[in-house]
Amino acid sequence: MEKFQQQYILERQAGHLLRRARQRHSTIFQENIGDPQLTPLQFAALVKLRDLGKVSQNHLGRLTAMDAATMQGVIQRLGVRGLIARRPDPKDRRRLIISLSNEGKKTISKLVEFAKNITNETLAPLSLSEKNTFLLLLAKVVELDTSED
Amino acid sequence: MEKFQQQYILERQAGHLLRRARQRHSTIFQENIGDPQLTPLQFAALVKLRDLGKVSQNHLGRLTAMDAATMQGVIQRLGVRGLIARRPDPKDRRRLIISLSNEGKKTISKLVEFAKNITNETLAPLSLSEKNTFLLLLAKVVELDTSED
DNA sequence: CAGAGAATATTTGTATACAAACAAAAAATT
DNA sequence: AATTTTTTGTTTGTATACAAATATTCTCTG
Repeated sequence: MEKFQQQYILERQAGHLLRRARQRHSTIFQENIGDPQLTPLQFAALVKLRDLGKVSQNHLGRLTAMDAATMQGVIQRLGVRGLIARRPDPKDRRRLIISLSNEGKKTISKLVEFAKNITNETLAPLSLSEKNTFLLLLAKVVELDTSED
Repeated sequence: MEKFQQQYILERQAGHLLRRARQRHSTIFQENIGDPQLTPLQFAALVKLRDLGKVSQNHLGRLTAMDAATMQGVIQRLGVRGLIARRPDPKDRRRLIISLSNEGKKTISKLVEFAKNITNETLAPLSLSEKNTFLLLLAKVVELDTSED
């Protein structure tokens, strides 16, 4: 009497599927964002800066789910492109306060319009109600991170 | 009479959520796979080699959704660790045939047992039926790639 | 207030990710 | 058969991703 051996199929694993879904999104993002230089992470940082005005670099990293080292690179490249301004915080000399430059403001308000369709395109294989379900479950998968650990 | 301005909320975008979900998976993978050196991509390559025996490097890349340059690096590192063997294909001298070494076979059959729980852990915030729905929709999002373009 | 501990930003090193350019070899076309 | 096209693998360059180590500054505790 043998036990059924549970098989391991790569194509059914969450990690593999999430990776492929992100590849799909990445391609669609690049095709639709309207600025070939701008990456998803750089765009995310600009969006958050638009929403909040001024934020410290590390804090911006937490808001966009980037660790300090990754954030450093993203801010560096956005700075080179002149889309953001960086100034030391007088009240806390460890901190670097990041904000949008005027060009950054113009850029993000223009690109957000292109960005609005990208989620929809990424999920195009799904029906409208499936898209909603999917986004809900996806949010649930990542949202509970704070309550654990 | 103004039109309602559709807002853009980073936390509701598929790309951002997919990225965070993959971070979550990555952490859980690393904690559970039982081999601190082995990455998700390296593991995926080993699984496919276990399933198929011998495959050319590029073909393995297609099966695991890695482009040629990424595959090259992964194979390189698996080779250094002695988990795979590489030999030129006599019938097609462009091709490099990849297969598991004996140690690779031992490694993958041991690690697969640890891997079986990782998808479940990654989706732990979801109920059982939600997990099934989520995996189904996620597969649907990426599966249709072949029919488009 | 002094010392311990925590937070901020930077740097280094390794591993994806992928575009682009390349050389070699095979396949398709004329 | 000769030319063109495609496929395979490598290399280079840029951009995430993140662990780990470091310097500076702030906060907390005794």
